[in-house]
Amino acid sequence: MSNVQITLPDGSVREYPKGITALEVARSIGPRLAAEALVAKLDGRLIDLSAPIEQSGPIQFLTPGSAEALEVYRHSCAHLLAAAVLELFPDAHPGVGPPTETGFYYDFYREKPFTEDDLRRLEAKMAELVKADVPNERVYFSKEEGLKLFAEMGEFLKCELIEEKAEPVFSAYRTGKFLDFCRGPHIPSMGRIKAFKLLSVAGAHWKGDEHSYPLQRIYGTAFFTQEELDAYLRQVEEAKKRDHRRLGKELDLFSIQEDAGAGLIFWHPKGGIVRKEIEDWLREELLARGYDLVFTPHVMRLHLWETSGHANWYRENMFGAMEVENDRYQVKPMNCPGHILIYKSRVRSYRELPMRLAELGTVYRFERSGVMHGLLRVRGFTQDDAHIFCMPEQVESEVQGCVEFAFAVLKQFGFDRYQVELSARDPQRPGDYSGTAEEWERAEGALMNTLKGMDIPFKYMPGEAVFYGPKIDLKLVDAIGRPWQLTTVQFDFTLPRRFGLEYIGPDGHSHTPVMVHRALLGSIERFFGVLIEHYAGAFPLWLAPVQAVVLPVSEKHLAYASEVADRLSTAKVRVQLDDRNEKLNARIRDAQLQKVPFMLVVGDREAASRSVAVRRRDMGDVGVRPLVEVVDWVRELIDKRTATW
RNA sequence: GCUGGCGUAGCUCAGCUGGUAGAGCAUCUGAUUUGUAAUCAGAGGGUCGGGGGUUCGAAUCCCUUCGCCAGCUCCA
Repeated sequence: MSNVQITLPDGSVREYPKGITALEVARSIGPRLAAEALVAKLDGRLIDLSAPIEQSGPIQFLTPGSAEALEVYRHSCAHLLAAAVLELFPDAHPGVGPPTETGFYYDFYREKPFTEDDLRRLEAKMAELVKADVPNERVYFSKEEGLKLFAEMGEFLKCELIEEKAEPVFSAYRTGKFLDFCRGPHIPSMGRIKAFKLLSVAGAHWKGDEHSYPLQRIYGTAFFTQEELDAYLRQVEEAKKRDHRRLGKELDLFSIQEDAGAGLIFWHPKGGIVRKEIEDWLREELLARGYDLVFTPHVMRLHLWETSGHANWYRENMFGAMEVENDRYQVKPMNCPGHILIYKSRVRSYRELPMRLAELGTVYRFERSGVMHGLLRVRGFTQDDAHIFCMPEQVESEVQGCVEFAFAVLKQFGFDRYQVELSARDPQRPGDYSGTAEEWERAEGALMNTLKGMDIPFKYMPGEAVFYGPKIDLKLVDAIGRPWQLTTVQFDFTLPRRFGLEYIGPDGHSHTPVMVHRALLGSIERFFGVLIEHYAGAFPLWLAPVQAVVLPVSEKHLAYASEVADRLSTAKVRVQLDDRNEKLNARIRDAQLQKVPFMLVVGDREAASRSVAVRRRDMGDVGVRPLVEVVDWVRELIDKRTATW
């Protein structure tokens, strides 16, 4: 019998008889490792602990704490769920059940919907299976044999999968009554699962195809310890508290009204102020970075959208055209044609390029009912849009300028983490794109060079490009770690040609310019929603709708309090005087709940010394300071526009 | 659009198997004159999302429509 040479993580090499299982190798290293290991990694490939080792290579044992082990663990937990479902609901047919970033799910076909109550029963059944330490047993079938078996069990979804994906001999895992067509690996037995919870049930479609079987998806999560699970559940709670829809109501920032229609935003005075501050900052930056500000109509003749191609490519997302004097007009879903018309309004020289036309352009897009979500997915929104018309040789530096601008946005609003994606065309489906292969290659190359030149790590996403050109997307990561896609920089060689754009080059001949579409905040609405959640409603001073509230201790101090408020107001501080007939405590509480940065308390002592007692929303009482000093101090802080306070 | 859940006062919610609505907060009025996270009392406020139906009778049952929530799909 031949041997295999196994390299341990410490670099030492041991020899074992061929066919030894990973678990036995672990045992030979130490009983504790064998007890803790969940799965093994041989030569970079994850394998079951029970898997026989047939060839030499480096081995590693993954124990609780490892991210890869957690994925396997959750995948096994999905199987545990399926096993419990088959015990309690024999009429359910399993679909697929993978781990996800935060847990796992399993899809089932079943006539009757699962209820909250069913989830609790399933959890109890799962706990039972964990307690019984039910093993996960790997078995092999030939394709025909397996198909026959799953067909006999009535698992028509599994049969479809096997039909499509199975190798001639495929693996399956058995957990109690549940048998799954599955590549694995899995943890050895369910007794290893320490903490899990079923979270929700929601609809899904078989293979993501909305015309296919409707399935019910049970979501759950699992962690190595109860503490980690509890921490996760707390984090979910925290995210709920930050929900911009809830905070938008509580802080009176915006509303969405059934009377007006879904996906349409009403900015209330307090939200309006935040928006104004954001826009002011943005316009200053745009001008400083060589953009020109333009305004274009909201409704334009439909034929423009035919020229641009939107009427064809984008029809499903456009509001219906309206009939006007024997012509048809279209509410704009995009700003590009408007900016193009400005470019086209006269002959352009290469000396004018790059021409950067920026507009806070409000667009309307028809989103399918059911996809709207607060401020984050709406039917009417304002893009901080710009179109850069330039010569081909200017593209890289323009794209770089956009990316640098995007980083300035991140910094200004206190986001310190981000992810970058480069979306390219899908080489399998050349027909989905407009433009020639050479143009695409050149454009993708330009974007990639720019990112590489700037030393920015990015993810390459083939098949994610839009029809008219490749793009760079920048996702920012908020205060509690969630990514949001806002910034997009898109290359376009289609529209300039469709609209016949030209510029006169140094050679005296006309050439076609290149166009770059870019939005940094994406849409003001979505950005506002992200910002609300990022700051949990506690906007930094420069953005805060109310920056200071003056609180007279009693009616006696009203005169001095209004003087304090006037002084601040004159210094253009957004200040409110809370002279309601309430206890000081109650008014402090209200200001605190409204997340007002400064609470200025004035009573006898302050009136006598012309000072104010300063309370900060984040630090509480910070002591008494002279009024004049406080006015200057607050004003200065506002002007700094710092991202965190 | 699809699957499931939901829609009761400005807000958050209660209202068992059908018998024409209730709490807390908010609002208003009065008392209280307040020193760093909720003073007390009284009052007003709802055609129970809209429309249709079943019934002697509907917030409650059925149909339909609009909207919201979770997810799917989609997201230029």
